[in-house]
Amino acid sequence: MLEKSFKHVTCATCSARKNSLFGTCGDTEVTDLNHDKTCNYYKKNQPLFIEGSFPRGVFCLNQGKIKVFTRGDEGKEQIIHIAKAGDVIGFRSMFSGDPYKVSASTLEESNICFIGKEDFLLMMDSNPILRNGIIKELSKELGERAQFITNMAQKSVRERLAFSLLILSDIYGDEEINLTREDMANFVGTATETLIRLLKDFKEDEIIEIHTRKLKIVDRDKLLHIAGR
Amino acid sequence: MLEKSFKHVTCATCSARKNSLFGTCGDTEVTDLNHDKTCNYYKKNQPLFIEGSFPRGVFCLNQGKIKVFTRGDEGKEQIIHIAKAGDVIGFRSMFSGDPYKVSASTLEESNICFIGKEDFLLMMDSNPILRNGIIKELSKELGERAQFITNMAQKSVRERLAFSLLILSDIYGDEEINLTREDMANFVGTATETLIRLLKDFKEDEIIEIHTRKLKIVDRDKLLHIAGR
DNA sequence: TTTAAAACATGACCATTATCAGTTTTAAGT
DNA sequence: ACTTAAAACTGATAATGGTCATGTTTTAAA
Repeated sequence: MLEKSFKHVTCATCSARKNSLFGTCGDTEVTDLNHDKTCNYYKKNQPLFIEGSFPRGVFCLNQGKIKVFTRGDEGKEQIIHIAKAGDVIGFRSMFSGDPYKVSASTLEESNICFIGKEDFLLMMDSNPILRNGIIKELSKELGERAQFITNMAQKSVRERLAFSLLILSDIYGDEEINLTREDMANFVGTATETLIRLLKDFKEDEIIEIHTRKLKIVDRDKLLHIAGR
Repeated sequence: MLEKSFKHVTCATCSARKNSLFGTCGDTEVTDLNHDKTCNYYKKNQPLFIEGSFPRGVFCLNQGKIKVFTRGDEGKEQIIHIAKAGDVIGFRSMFSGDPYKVSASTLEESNICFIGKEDFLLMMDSNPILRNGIIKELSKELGERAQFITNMAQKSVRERLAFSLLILSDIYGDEEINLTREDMANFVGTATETLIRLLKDFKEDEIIEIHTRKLKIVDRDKLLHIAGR
């Protein structure tokens, strides 16, 4: 359980902010940001926003993990991105003017700050560094998604799983990877059964360790080899 | 063959510009743009830029078609996007600071203008409308790619082909779709042989007509039905 | 603590789709 | 017009990976 004290975060001392888009903000801006934002505790599997609705602001993740996903025609989720502390979520649609093309919900209990659309856009107008940071972030993600598409189109499920595990290990850092098999399958882009079988293979090949729900990578080189080809 | 007169384009009278990112530019800016840009004729299958290199500016497509693609581990292309007249290409990497994550080359003979990095960034700094247009464009593409990923992960090749043909029909407008089987396969994300077999099916079901290399959609509704599910 | 519901796991089966090995057609250049 | 290479096409084969059916374990709630 997260501490109650986490329920209110001060931007000036927020360690997640330092590596975030707001990391470059000056003192006065941080004060403004702190004033504008609201702070909320989310439990596991709570939605932040849903595909098709219109954005009212952006979410800044202080602690926890969020999945960003779309639903295919049969309702199956495809996870596009998993956000961690410091990530800012949901600004894309605010710029395009379209409704959200993706949904987002928490994967674990999380502390998430919210900055209203007007406040955020105002900050962006007046702060070229922030603005450039956002343009850079959009551009970077666009490049990553080109590779994501190519992986989906050309790699086998086994290769994609290896690749996905490496990404997940970056996201989870020191923590063990903690996802349901279904979420992991929806990230890799495969059926849950297939994912389970492949995880078993990886376990037998001593590439990963599984402790009930938690997963640890023990042989990163083998994963690189399988993913890369 | 394109007319020689196409080899030099004047921005003020460029019909492709009107629907492009530069469509909102005022008279003085169009004059500047015209001054800054150079204009080039490209024949079929000429590269504009290659994955891994660093961008020197942006390309504005006056006439023709361009494929934007990445290469998978075995060198097979995955086409991410096909650009048509009016599209501006290659600005993503200029913002992210990374080398190009994608390559681009012409699919047919084309007239393409080029605007140097410095000139382009200067325009962006001084023109908030252009800047917002770019942010909007980046955001829009990011949303589209989320759907692209989901399609790749969840749809069958047959469904993806139907979906791709609808996209291609938007890109080619009145013209007949004119792509090699290999390029089309690399757009759909499948093997060339599989694509050929499916095209044959679609032809037998009177969904498309094939005139040697050119392809025409005759039953858009059926395609929508197959693509959508 | 018990109970119900998720989540996890495994087996059997089969459709889709990739691969390989060829032939035929089309396009491009001399 | 002729030659050659590239592109298009066809068939056979195999395997990857999805689906369905069913059983087990874990988790969460009463």
